This record gives sequence, C-alpha cells and structure tokens, in this order.
Amino acid sequence: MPAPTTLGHVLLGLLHQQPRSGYDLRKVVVSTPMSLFSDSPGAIYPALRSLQKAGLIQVEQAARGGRRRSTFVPSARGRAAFVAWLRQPPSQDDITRLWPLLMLRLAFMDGLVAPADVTAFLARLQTGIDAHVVELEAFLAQHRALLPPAARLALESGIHDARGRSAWLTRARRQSSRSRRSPA
Amino acid sequence: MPAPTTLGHVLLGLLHQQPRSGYDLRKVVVSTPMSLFSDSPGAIYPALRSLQKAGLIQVEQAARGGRRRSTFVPSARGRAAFVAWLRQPPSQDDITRLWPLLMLRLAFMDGLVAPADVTAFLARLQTGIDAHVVELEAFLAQHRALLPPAARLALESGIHDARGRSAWLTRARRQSSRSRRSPA
DNA sequence: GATCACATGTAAGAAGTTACATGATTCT
DNA sequence: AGAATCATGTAACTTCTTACATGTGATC
Repeated sequence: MPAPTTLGHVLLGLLHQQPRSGYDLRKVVVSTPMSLFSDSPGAIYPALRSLQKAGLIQVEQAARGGRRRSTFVPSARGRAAFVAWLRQPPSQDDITRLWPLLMLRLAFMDGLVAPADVTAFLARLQTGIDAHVVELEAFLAQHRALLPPAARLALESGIHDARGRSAWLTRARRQSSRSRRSPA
Repeated sequence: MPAPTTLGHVLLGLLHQQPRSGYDLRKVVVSTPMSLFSDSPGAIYPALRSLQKAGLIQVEQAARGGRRRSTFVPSARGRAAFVAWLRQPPSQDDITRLWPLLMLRLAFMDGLVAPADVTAFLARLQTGIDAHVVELEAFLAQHRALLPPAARLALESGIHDARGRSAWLTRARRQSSRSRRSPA
C-alpha cells in the first residue's frame, strides 16, 4: 500500500477532528476556506477506500437507521501516519510553491503535535520564505532592464506576497510563543 | 483537438517571447521564479506535440548543424488562442485558488493585450480579492470561538495574504495607469 | 406520489510524474 | 576513449475530473 496522497492526508486530518462520512467530508471540503480540492465524489470515495485498505482509517458506524452511511475514524496507525505528515519539515520547494498546503498542515496541528513543533515549523517557514524573497529580488535586480511593465508587476507581486508572509510569520511566532507561556 | 491545457498555454506564452526548443522551454521553466510546473520531459514534449497538432505552433527551424533540434514559433491561430486565454476574465475561483497562475498570465500580457485590458484585469482581481477577504473574515468571525490556536493562525494567514494582495493591487493599478499616461 | 436532499459509487478520460531509453556532440 | 551535456522521446503509473448511475429517506 502506497503512502497516502495529499488529499488522503487532508481527509485523514478531517477525520481526526471528528468521525465523518464521505458525504460529510465532501461538504467540509467545499464549505471550508482552505479548499484546495474539489468535492468530486470520484476523488473522495476512492481516497477513503485506499486509506481504509492501508489500515489508516476504520468504519466507526455503519448504516444507523435505514439509510446507508458509514462514518470513519482514524486508526492508531492512521494517527501516527498523519502526525508524521504534519511533522515533516517543509522543503524549500514546498514553501515557494505549496504555501496553501503548508497552512492547511498548520491548521491541523492543534492537539496532534507539541507546541514546540509548531514553533519550529513556523521558524522553518520563515527562513524559507526569506530565502525566497532574496531569490526573487536577485532575479528582479538582474532582469530589471529587460522586464516589460506587466511582467515586472507580476514579479513584484510575488515579492510582495513573500514579504507579507514573512512579516506575518514574525507576528505569528511572537503570538504563538506568548500564548504558549500564558495559555488560555 | 481539445483546448490547450494550462501548461500548453504557458508554453505558448514562452514561445511568444522568442522561438525555443523543448529543451529551452524546460530550462526556462526551472530557471524562472514563476515555475508552477516541473521540467519533466514527459510533460513538455507531449504538450508541444499537442500544440503542434492543434496548429497553434509550428517548427521554425529544424536540426541546424548536425544536432537534432527544432525550435517552435506560435502560428497566427496560436497567437489568437493565447491572447484569448490572457483576456479571459478571471473567475472568483481563479482568484482565490489560482493566484500564481493569474500572475503568470499578467506577466505574459505585455505587447499582446492593450494596456486598458491590463487595467481591467487588475481591477477585476481587486474586486475578487476583496470579496475573498470579506468571506474569510466572516468565516473567522463565525468560528473564532471554536478555532484552536494553530488553525486560527492558518486562517489569519489566508486573510493576511489576501489583504496584502489587495494593497499591492491598489498600488499596482495606480502605477499602471500612471505609466500609461507617461510611457517610458 | 413526485421531487429534493442524502449518500455512495463507477467508468472513461485527461494530464502529469518518474524513470528509462536513445543518440549526438562537445570536452578532457 | 570516456564522460558530461544536449535533446528528444516513450512507457507505466498515479491521480484527479467529469459525468453518469443508483438507491433511500424526507418533504410538499
């Protein structure tokens, strides 16, 4: 059984929050602002199948009442696999190209990884995003003369994005460590 | 012949900048900060084939010297198709989920669409991104109590991203209209 | 009793990734 | 001669999308 796909991991994460059926998962995926995926049944049901076959989730409750419906929960191995996914250090490529997915991982971390790991995650993101800023600015400096206006705007947008994320990270990290000292 | 895929359109755009071979395109895709795709030959060569079969690009120069190598240029129909792609008004879904692709489209607009169209494009982006901010903030307001800290951080990151993009757009639009009045 | 929301699934196809294969040319 | 780079291509596989199919329970 191959490692779960991105969608598989996300479904696994949602099942950690509460037991859900495939139908529930589809609804969450559309109603959530983090929607990276479509709600196509042709993606979700096969993904659930594969998680089940890999032993990462189990049917918690089948067909209560008359209506056919099964809700899933993560197994112990599923929890371990999911936590491992969360703790996986982001690559530079993840940071420059898959930021929304990293934010989704962050959103799942509560209660599953230690606060110190969240801190480390955010720190890694910042060094990565800062490196990206440097890279983009070097590119701009090198090509400034050749870049026509719209292309330059697009590049500047990328720089602005990355700078904004770095600024957000400094605040988020401060806030995160503060709340760790004085929890609610 | 089906409509070109996203990768197909990007390749078409790169060929508008200058004639290139498949190998050249691979190099550009990796060396460019806008790299949304991998440089896998298994993606690029078939995409070129399909563009060629659709009559959107032509071989400009084959095997000069001894080494086998063909460079491609867009045909008239290819140019029309690409411009149509650029001018296509972004959907709300594009704006919330495919921003980097929209920036790539922006980067290709110079010389292919009228400056007024660039302006319209940027204006559309701003109404879309502002709507997204409103949506995310509504979600936050509604779920603030239930959201554990990391999940809340992730959501706030999305809001911060979108706000930053809106701010960038106001400046970019001002700059764009100014440079249109007094071109270099 | 017709229609809608619930709930799950499959079939066909598109598109990309990885990995391998194949040669030519240049460099040392 | 051997190695690295140039340059193109294919085969197998994975995954998602679209579209359809199927049936149940609730609602009007």
